[in-house]
Amino acid sequence: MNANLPQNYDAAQFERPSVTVDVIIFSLSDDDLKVLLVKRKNLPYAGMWAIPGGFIHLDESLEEAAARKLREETGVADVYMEQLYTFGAPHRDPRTRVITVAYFALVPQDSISHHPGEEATETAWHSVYDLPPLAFDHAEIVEYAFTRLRYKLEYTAVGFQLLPNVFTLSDLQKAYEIILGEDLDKRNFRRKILSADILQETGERRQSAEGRPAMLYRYRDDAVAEVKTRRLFP
Amino acid sequence: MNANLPQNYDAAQFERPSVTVDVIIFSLSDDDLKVLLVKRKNLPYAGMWAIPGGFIHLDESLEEAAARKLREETGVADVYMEQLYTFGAPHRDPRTRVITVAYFALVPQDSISHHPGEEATETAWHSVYDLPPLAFDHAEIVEYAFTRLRYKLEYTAVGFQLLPNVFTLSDLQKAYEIILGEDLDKRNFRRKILSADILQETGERRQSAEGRPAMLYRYRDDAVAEVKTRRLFP
DNA sequence: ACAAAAGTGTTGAGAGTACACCCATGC
DNA sequence: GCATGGGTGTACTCTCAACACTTTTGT
Repeated sequence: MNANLPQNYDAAQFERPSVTVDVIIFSLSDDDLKVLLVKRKNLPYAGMWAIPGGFIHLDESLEEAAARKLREETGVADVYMEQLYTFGAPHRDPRTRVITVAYFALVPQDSISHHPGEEATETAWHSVYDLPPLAFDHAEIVEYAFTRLRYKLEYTAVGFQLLPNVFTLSDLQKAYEIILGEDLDKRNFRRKILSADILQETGERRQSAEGRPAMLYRYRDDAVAEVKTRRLFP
Repeated sequence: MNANLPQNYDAAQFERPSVTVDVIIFSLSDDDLKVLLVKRKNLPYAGMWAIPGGFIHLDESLEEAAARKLREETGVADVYMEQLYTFGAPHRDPRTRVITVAYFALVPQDSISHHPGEEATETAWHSVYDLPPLAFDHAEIVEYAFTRLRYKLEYTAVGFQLLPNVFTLSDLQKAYEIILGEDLDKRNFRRKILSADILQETGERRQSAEGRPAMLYRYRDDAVAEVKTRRLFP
């Protein structure tokens, strides 16, 4: 890029697009995968739901901007977040050229301190399986994020990021089933997750309302969360 | 993002970063994986090598901007290209805030019409295994692109994109070996690539200087280039 | 006939997949 | 003692990975 900047770059007044970050915030609740949305107050798309986001400050990195947005909306820091994709179709915002760098975050429901309604802007969790119409190209962005999440779930151990610090294997399996949208075999699931060597027993058990108490596990943060892909070439 | 735009958005003069696209252009030649670099004429980093790139026009999409850059540098259109990542550390360009959306492209050597030296700017192919010092954070960007290319190669059939229209299985294996940096077993390679059902025989053979003539293949563009990943969960 | 590259099969090991019953607890 | 969820093992199949020789051509 910069190779072609003219020497008198600062003088040259290029027309610049606006740049925002949008953060797709996933969480699990009520046996469902939810996305945090905010209700727009202003035109365009006033009254419609949208992904939380905002302008990048000139002195912060993209990651910092995304983390700031996440904190503003949920009060949460230090959760799993990764850059998703950058969307920049010329008229995705009808007012002016806006390029948005999308991130997605996985937030354990129990870590959320800052619940919808505490802000001036109305926010709410919506099931990814039943989304309202979204402003701008946000439906496409959420779709993309959901696809990526599913894909990642299949070959990394990122699913823990949606659970509390300690959890049972049934909790974990449930999380995977909700996100992947299919039932998994309990024995195979357990064998595989345990042999992946990414969990450690806490030694505690959790007594639920009924049934046998379940062993509690914790994610080993020194664990390697990736699994080998099936290589096309040997 | 836009949810938080004030109504008087156009009036509000937000400070905007500059946005560029950078294109990491890979090609195979001389049994090596090469990247196209341009020599900077201006400060900063004058005389250093950099990834080709430039500003996004306000009326073109990110993909169009990347494709335009690719065309300007190589004369090539219609090759494999995908968005890589967006780099936006506050001071990656010492002059001002520049956010760059990086793409990478795979260009068959024989399709390049516009060779280095035909332009005002000096361009050259450099081995990814022996890169000169690069301007800005471009070393990091190339590294990231190379990692992604290797990774993609392992679970998709993207390697064809670096070869001419027709090629032999030995050509293809060689390409994989160059990029992955390891030798592959000929029998396993052939079995796997043929059983993936992504090639079709042309019926022609190619006679090289010596040895038995090799069958020529073509990539089936109706093929599904993805291979199942080894799922973490059954 | 020989040099050079193309082409071809088998086997043992490990992972994937499908499948059904006993266990610990609260009520 | 029964309802509820937790926890366990085995057999078959398929894929992976390692390995060496024959075939076709030009000189």
